[in-house]
This record gives sequence, structure tokens and C-alpha cells, in this order.
Amino acid sequence: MALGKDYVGQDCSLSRALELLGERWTLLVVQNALYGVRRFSDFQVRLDIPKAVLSDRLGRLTAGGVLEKRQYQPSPPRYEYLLTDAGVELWPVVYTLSVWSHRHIGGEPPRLFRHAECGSGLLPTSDCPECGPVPPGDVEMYPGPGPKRSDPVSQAMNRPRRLLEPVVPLSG
Amino acid sequence: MALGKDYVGQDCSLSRALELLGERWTLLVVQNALYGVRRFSDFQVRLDIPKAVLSDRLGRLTAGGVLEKRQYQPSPPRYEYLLTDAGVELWPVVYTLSVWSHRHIGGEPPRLFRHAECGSGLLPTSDCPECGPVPPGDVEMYPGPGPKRSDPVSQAMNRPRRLLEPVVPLSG
DNA sequence: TCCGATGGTTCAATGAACGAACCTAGGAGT
DNA sequence: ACTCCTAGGTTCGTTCATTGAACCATCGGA
Repeated sequence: MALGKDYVGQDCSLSRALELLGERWTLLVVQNALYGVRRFSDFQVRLDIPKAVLSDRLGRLTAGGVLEKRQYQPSPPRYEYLLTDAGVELWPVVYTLSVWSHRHIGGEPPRLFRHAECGSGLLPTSDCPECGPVPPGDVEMYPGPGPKRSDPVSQAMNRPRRLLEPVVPLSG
Repeated sequence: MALGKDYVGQDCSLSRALELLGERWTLLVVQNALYGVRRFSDFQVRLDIPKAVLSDRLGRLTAGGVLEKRQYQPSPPRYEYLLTDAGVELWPVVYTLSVWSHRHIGGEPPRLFRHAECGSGLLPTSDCPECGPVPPGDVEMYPGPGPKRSDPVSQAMNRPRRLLEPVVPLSG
């Protein structure tokens, strides 16, 4: 196709990554998946995104090997989208870009991150200054000074918790 | 505006970064700037991008503090776009995403990178395994196994050279 | 029988991207 | 004097993507 999704004639890895991840909303979907969001309706509440677009993005990420769609109960049929290993490895990309944004664009972050084992804040690379590389499951997120959304999914994300730990919104 | 550039209601640093960097072509413009591309026509040749879109992206990146527009000769008036310090600090983002793409999507990279001082290949974080963090000006790029574009700007980028070193296309 | 939750699809309107054509200012060639 | 060429854009009609509202399907519970 001549418009929108591909970068015809580009030779580099970056262009291939952007064909999958470079569309509007896509990287925010991945970020929320890292934060533990798994269900269609939870992504929708967190992102305020048209359902048609969310459906498209989840489908593309699934086809691209970043997410995996799984039925977690048979009746009524309910689905969740889990990060694959490839998806989890996007954590350094998401974190590095967030840190850049905080440094150069500004704004207060609503969430902060530290190495759960030793308590150190992370370097901009997402490594721990004491222990070196940290698997995302060993990163603890906790509330920062920035503004927070008030929807139930965001509220459930406001207590300190590990990356990838499933979000369970308080029903009601 | 309700469509396209903003992520209204998003609270995080990542969404602010994506308002500036998340549009089609934008990150590829930054990547080429890191590779030493500075002039409008050189970006255009490398990227095969409509001039109107390139003009928009260069303008936005300039307004956003990632690039700086400079007149490099008075007559005839000619301009170049240089990365600011903030722009240079996008190198880890670009590199980390490229490495992810190579690992998980595949394809041969047309360019490889090493620490110029010691010759070591870079870690996925863009750090040197021997020396730690490497300023982009100390990163040497050299041809890899992947396909290469045949335009004069790409050809001028194919000899080993430092990041940020201005590209001088062979005229003709 | 109706209601609500979940996980979507359809569709008209709007906004962005595309690419071809055009524009401007200054040399350079003849 | 006239024309061509280069650099750095702008304009504009067509095509594609995003939006938001409406609709749909399935199941369980009151």
C-alpha cells in the first residue's frame, strides 16, 4: 500500500519496527500492556480510543508477535491480550523514550520505577545502577508526582506493583 | 485538535513524546539526522517522502526543540537542520528500537555500529560493553550485510564514519 | 423477559498523507 | 539576454486513516 503502514524503499531495521509500532496509539497500547492491562475494555478505558482503532491495533500487534490473544474463560467467551517475549523486550524502548520526554519536554510523571530487589531508581537505559540489566518483572512501579486519571483501571494501577502484574480494576 | 497530533487525556511522558515524535516519518527523519543528513533535499532523497510532509516534520521537530534550522550560506540562501542536544539524546531510543527490530522482526541491517575508541560493538542499550555510556559522536557506523539504497546520499553514508558527521553527497 | 458486561463491527464525517505541479531566488552556460 | 539548473520549499485534488456514534452478539443473573 502506498500510504499509511509501510515505508517502501527504506532499508533499515527502524523502518520495519515503525511499520508495526509506529502508528497512532500503538506504542501506548504496548506501554499499558507492560503496566499490566490485558483486556479490551481496560485498554479502551485507559486510552480513550475508538474501539475500531483499538481493535485494529490489538490485531496488528498480535499478528506482529508482540501480543498474544488468549481466551481466559469459555463461557461467556472472554479474551485477554498478553505480551509475548518480544513484547516484553519493548520495555527499554518505552522507558527510554519516557525518560527523554521528561527531560526535554517536561511534565510530571504519574508513575515512577525502581528495581524491586534493591530499591534503586533506574538509569535512562532501564538498567539498575547497582545491579545492571533488570528484567521488567523485577521493576516496581509506584505513584509519582504527576496527574492521575480517575478511571477504575488507572486507579487500580496506582498502588505500587510490578510491571506485567495483571491489573484487576475495582469493579463498580 | 481532535485527530492526529495529540493524545488528549493521556497523563504520561510517553504520550507527550509521541505528540512530537510519533507521526509518520518523524523518527526516520531524526535517525537520518543522527547519521549526518542535514539538508532538505538530502532528507528527501534518502526518505522518498513528499516534500510537504518533510517540510511539516522538519518544522515540527524544529519547533519542538529537536532540530535547529540554520542558514549556512547567504547567497543563494541555503539552510540546514542540525540536531540540538535534545535531538542527539534520541540516539539511544533510535538504536534500541532498531536492535529490537533486528532481533524480533528480522532483516539484515545495512549499517552496524561500534565504539570508535575501543572497537567494541554496542549493547542494545547503546552503551559500550567495555567503557559504559558512549556519546553519539564516539559511535562509528560502518556498512553491514543488509541491502543499501543507491541514491547519492546513501552512498556517501556507506564508508565508515562517525554519527553526526555531516553527509556530503558526491555531486553528480 | 429484560438488563448489563464484554468484545467487538459498521458507517458517515473529518483530517492527514500522497504526488504532481508550481513557485522563488540566485548562479552558470551560451 | 535568455535559458537551464539547483535548493528549498508551497498548493492542491485524490486517496487513505481516524473518529465517534450507533449497532450487534453472547452469556449470566434478577
